[in-house]
Amino acid sequence: MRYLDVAISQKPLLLTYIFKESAPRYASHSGTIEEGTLVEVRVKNRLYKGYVLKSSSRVQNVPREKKDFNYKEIESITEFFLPKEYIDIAKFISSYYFCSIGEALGLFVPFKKDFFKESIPRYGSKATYSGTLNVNQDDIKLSKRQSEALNFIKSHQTSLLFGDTGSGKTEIYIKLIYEAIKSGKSAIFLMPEISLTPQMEKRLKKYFKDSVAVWHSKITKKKKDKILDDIYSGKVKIVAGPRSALFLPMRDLGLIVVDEEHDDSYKSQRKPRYNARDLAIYFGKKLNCKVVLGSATPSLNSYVKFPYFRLRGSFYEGKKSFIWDSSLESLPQKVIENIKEALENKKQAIIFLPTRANFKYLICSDCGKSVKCPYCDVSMSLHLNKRALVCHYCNFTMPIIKSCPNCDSNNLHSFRVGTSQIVQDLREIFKDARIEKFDKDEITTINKLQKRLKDFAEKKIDILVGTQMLSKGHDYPDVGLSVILGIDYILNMADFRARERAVSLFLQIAGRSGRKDEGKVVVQTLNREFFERFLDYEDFLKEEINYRKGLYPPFKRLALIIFSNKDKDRAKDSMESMLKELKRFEDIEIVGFGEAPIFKIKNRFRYNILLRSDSVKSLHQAINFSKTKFCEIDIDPITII
DNA sequence: AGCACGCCGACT
DNA sequence: GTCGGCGTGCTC
Repeated sequence: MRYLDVAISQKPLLLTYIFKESAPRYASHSGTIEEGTLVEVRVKNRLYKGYVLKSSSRVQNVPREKKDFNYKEIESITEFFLPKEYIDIAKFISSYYFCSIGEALGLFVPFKKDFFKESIPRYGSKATYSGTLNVNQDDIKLSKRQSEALNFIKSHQTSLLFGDTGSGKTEIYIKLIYEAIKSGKSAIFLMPEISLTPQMEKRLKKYFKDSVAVWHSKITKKKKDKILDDIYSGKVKIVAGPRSALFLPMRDLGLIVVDEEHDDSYKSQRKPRYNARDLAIYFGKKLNCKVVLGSATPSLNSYVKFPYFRLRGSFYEGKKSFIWDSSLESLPQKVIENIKEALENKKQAIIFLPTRANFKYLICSDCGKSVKCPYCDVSMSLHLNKRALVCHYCNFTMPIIKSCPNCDSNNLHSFRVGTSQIVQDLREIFKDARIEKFDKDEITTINKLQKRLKDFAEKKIDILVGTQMLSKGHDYPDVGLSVILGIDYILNMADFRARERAVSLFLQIAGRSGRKDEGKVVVQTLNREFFERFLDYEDFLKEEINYRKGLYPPFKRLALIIFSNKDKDRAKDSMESMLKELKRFEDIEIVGFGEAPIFKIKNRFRYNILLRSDSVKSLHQAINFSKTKFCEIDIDPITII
């Protein structure tokens, strides 16, 4: 009889079960259960899946008084498992990001045992892929500079491909994947969002046919099972997708590509709050595979930490003219003039602004208060097409009110224009132009996204107005004008990465225009000198190093402790008691504490503590000894909300 | 995490 | 008197 420590997948439970080798129900089994095996167990009479972490003839780590505990038997043994290296990665995730081992293991899709082998094949054993690879290496043509980049990447375990928009990063990725596959290995291609998968899928399929599969949370169960079958059989050797694709059971992983590595979407904002880009780097070390981070505007973090290769822009880059506008109008005259010119020249335009809806605020001119969500500490956004006020944090919706809820005056005015309003205003001005919206409200499915991008590519749309979604690496073949509005809101956010986010966004959107011939960029900002200095992103990175040194990542490590509770005092008390404990640790610094920037979300009151240290180990130690109730820990936070 | 048990406030 | 709020503890 064996005692098995089983971590329940996706649950904070680690329980002990027994396994009787001789029991008839396991007759088909070899008689032992190896660590890493996925088993089914009963918890309170319900079936759960869990991984065997330890198998022993004696009970482990159980207090004396529990010695006679009536352990349950394992329900069944599955044909799935996680290799030891992956169990170790899960243990790392659980300790690094403060989640249970079960929650960390639950991120992974298990491997399947080989029917023809008796024992679990060790990770790293020679691959037995059967499918043929339908690709001709001659199809992948690289320029001299691209070849140099390729060789640079090949000579480093982890490296950064700092490649401007249109510099041909994707061809390099394809070449790297090709070489990994040729040597019998598999590859993972990460991108920040589901919305980017269709375009990349098309490009990858052109070379790798059905050896490549796209994986994300919106794929149907049936399709997922098919893809997994193909991964298990070795037919699929390349998977592409957002964060979750990192956790697929790829045998003999040879390469991880992290495209658009600067993107905030790589950081999960739910428990476990991992960063898929950082984990990819960790995977690379533990699984001994190559990792390539790619971006036109790399994170300062990666720029400082990894050897990088700079791939300059294509031939047409540089033929860009910038027009600066310091007006505070929602639709500056210079913008209208340039759109007019673009339309006359049959050129397409994209217009970025960081705000959805018609207006972000409804403010009373008499008492000065804005109309707030009853459940959150934020203003209600005005959505005219929905005829409603909507909270962008909890989705609470109410009719548009005519009088101030605070002082009953009828003097309500809207402020801070959003995408819907810009679309409406432009349609008034340019009656014949085809103007569409490109934001979270409009683009709710991948189909709608593909349709809109297709229409834009086929020139059925003249002007596309959108939020951050516009900047995310979609291919717009023939844009002659990029308009950037409201970028100062992003630059002025109280966050150590506000500058990085603003400059990167600015260059990403500016980079969308003029890919075929000369392009114009109109920027509304009161910080012209700031943005103008950083037309080459590397100039920004070099300067930002000085600003962050001794204060912020990557030179210091941060941990954000978020306390949240319906009861204001409970959240506050919990924060205060943890604060008291934390003060005992000399190798960490309490940067700040108190009410969170958004004090109430979904009727829960929020308090924060921000910690800083030279080493992440010190942060871990201090938190482990100080942790109190109602708190969630965010290691390496990317935004301090 | 979920779920049960148990202890204090407002009401059919 | 109960109903239900959520605080605590247990799951093997």
